[in-house]
Amino acid sequence: MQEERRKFTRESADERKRALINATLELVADKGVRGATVRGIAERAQVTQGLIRHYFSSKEDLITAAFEYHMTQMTDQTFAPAASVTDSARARLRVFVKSSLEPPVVDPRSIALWAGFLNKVQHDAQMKATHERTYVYFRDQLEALIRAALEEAGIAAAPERLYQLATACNALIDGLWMEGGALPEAFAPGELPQIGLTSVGAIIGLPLEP
Amino acid sequence: MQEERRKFTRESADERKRALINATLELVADKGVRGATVRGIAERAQVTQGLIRHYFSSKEDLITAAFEYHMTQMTDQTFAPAASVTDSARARLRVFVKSSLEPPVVDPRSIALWAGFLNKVQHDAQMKATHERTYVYFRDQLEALIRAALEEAGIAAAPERLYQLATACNALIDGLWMEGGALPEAFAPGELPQIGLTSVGAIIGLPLEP
DNA sequence: AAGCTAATTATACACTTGCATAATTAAGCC
DNA sequence: GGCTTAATTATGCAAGTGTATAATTAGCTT
Repeated sequence: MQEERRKFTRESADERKRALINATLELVADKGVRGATVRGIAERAQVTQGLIRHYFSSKEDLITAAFEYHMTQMTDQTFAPAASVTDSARARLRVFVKSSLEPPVVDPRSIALWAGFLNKVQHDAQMKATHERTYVYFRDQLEALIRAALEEAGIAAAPERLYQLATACNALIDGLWMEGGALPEAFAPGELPQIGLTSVGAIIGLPLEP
Repeated sequence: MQEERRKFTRESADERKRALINATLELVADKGVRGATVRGIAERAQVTQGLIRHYFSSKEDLITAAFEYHMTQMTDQTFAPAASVTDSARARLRVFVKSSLEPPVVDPRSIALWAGFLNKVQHDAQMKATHERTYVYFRDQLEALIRAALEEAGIAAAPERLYQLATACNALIDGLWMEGGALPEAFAPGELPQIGLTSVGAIIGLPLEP
């Protein structure tokens, strides 16, 4: 009987918040925001529900924090691969398109999270702002990459045309991302990046394929 | 006191079902499937909640019916405009792309519904089947239009290439649809169809703009 | 006009939800 | 080693959830 088990162990605030946020994201992906109950989240994070209120002032607060975390993570995953490429502007654009259309960016969970959060995004001002900021950032990065690649190839493009090219390529990538995530079995591995590279190349008038 | 008001009026089964389904779609778009409660739906349809059980065996059943109805309606809205065009294959493709990127297809409500239903689609086999069928149908129609337009222009394309072109154009349209619905104020009226036509033309190598 | 039947409402129930508040207890400090 | 305090659990509550069942009643038939 000297086996006196601790009833719980204390963790740092960051550790606990991270665990709660991860549990929240899993549940939002699986059941949506309303299906992610405080009891369910607590269970997945291996704590009791009362603890959530200790770290977050409300469920709303936790959801918002989880959303911000997720968006940051998505952005990082998308931009990290291209940032390390220094060969040429064309190569950088190539890597950017490719990594946007591969796991872990393309993933059923990502789509589920996007869909799960959309309601809140449309109603909550702060989340709406975060969402728009992320979209604009992505689009602008893509525009910069396209501009550099075209300049490098000696192709001139007016700002308005550049804007349209970036919007179109952004939509193409988003569409492939969505379809790859929503219908995973419909595409062979490597198919999405290949179609993406060919099509972005066609849109901007500069072949990207190796 | 001779003003004896009826406490309720009887309606045909079809009328009531339609009202309940419309109320369901409104609520799903606004709050998601879990936010669309039977009480909320009944209120919007101007009936008491018990009536839902009289026409649908469960909430699940009502949700499924609403989803089927919505998908059919979306498909009809998308394909009706192009069906009446007989000028040329190119004109038909042009109208198809254009009408896919205008209201009422492009609409915040459409996106909200798509997002609201996605969870169920990923978990419910029947809804998953409906979703995939709609996607494949859309893609195949687009592929047929592209093939006809290319043939008409005397451009040969292997089946595999045709498949890739259709997948890419489909993704582009879906991406623009998504962005137009999720960020309505980010695009001027007519901007999405214009970008769509230019880009589809670039992808398939056959200009579509008037 | 009376009766019948299905459409509709009314009521109830067990369960879940987010949140608040009180009761424990782990772990650093002297 | 005892004290202290914040982290954590335990308990409770009012409101909302889907569903089942009983009670009404509109509108048709004769």
